[in-house]
Amino acid sequence: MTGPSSTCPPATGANAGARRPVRLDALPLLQTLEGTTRAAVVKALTVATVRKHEQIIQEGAPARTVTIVVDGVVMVWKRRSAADTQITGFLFPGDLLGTLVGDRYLYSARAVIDGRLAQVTRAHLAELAERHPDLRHALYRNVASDFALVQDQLLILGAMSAVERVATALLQFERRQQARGMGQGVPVWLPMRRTDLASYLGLELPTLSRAFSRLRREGVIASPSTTDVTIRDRDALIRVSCDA
Amino acid sequence: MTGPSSTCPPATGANAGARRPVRLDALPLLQTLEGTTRAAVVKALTVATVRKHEQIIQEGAPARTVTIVVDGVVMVWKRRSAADTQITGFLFPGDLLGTLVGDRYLYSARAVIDGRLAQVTRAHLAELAERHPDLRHALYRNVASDFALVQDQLLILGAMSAVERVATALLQFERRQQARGMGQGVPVWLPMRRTDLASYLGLELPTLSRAFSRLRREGVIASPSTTDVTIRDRDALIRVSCDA
DNA sequence: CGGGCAATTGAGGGGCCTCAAAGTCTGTGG
DNA sequence: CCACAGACTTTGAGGCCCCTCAATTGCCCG
Repeated sequence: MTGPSSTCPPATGANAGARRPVRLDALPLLQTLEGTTRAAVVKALTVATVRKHEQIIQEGAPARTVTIVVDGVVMVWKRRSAADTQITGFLFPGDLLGTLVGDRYLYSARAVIDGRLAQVTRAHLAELAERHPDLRHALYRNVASDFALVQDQLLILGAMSAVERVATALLQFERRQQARGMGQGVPVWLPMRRTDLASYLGLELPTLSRAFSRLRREGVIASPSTTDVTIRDRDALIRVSCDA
Repeated sequence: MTGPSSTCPPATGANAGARRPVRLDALPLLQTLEGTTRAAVVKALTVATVRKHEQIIQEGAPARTVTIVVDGVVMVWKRRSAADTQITGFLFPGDLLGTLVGDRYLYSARAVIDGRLAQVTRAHLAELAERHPDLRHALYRNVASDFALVQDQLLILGAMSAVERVATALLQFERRQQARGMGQGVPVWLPMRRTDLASYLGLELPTLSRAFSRLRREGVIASPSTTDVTIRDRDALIRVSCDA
């Protein structure tokens, strides 16, 4: 048990997450920093609240700020053509949005649920990174781990069947959830709409729904609600996610 | 074509490209560096020759060196399961292989054709980056551009049809080719095997072949040889690559 | 309690994969 | 220089999975 009021399932209230006081120095990105560095970064950060579905950044706009998700969930997407987009990722508390290089954002982002963001201008962060080696190492590590995540997504989109994609995604979300300090028995939290999850997995919504139904029918998972999935048989889920 | 083998010392590999003298200071990565920085990096680099199909790095092995492709082409892949892999990228002269963080390689790599690599130990490069701000900026930019490339790949694998994937890939390879200084009329060079290109695009080999045939039949492209593709109607190719 | 949105389920069609064979290219040895 | 072997690519036929369109159900909120 990590405690009664954890960071994850805040009862879908209107501004549930925004009630707790902000603890910026607890952000994972800042954990490896020295005290003085961390203090300087925390001082530079500005907290903003975002409402469900509110757009945060726009693909192609000048990239001026770097954002850290404090509360809530953010989804990221790219344009493919005029009226066709691809969800490329979901960000959870502690994840970074934006980069230090490139003059324009390469993707759009919006809040999946109400939440809070910690923001800093890119110029300011770059200046801090210049002065604090530990900060730039942390930022570099972050980029590298994002890179690894996207590469894993290639494995999903490249040649997996629908159920394999869903199984793999469930395990991925569970792992990231546990990395944020959630216990093993906690259901996997999927606050995004099925449509967006489908796009993320390169599937159509009915196909995604059928894959969920099948896993449920076979007793591998259970769904207490639309946004929560309990893993009943992790071995089976792993087996399903691997045999192509 | 037996060109006069110029004054080139070892010529270990039996490759045409390996005969030209190495010009490390002409590498794109080093172009933005100051003179002293560039000299230090060049001094740290060791040139190695690789033969066609020779493996360069192994997924999961300790990551000790960073590699720059000087001549030739390198392909990168990840394991999905026991006997199933996904090609995640192709590297051309000037591209970087490996990263400064993480203790193990996240992917495997092998040479598509004979070529030459410039290598440096990660520790050495990190030390140089620590001393030279312009170098670490260049490295950071490189990681970011790799990241952008992988994200674009998500658009291809996410929800494109076979011909759309092929058209998009052709335009991508042409763009990267031009970024390396090739003229606009030069055919797109595809030295990799069709099987690997198919995996890269998330297709099976027969499907890829059919897509090529269709574009050829419609006069959009032409194939002087298996490894060369001439774009006869770029507007049509762009049109095909976009309308999902 | 009713309206509207989201998720699930059903039926049908098309695109890609699978298995298989013919065609083409490359490198090698006579 | 040519013939041959091997690998790679192209093309063909059939089946399965996913997409598309559509209707139903479930859920949230007014």
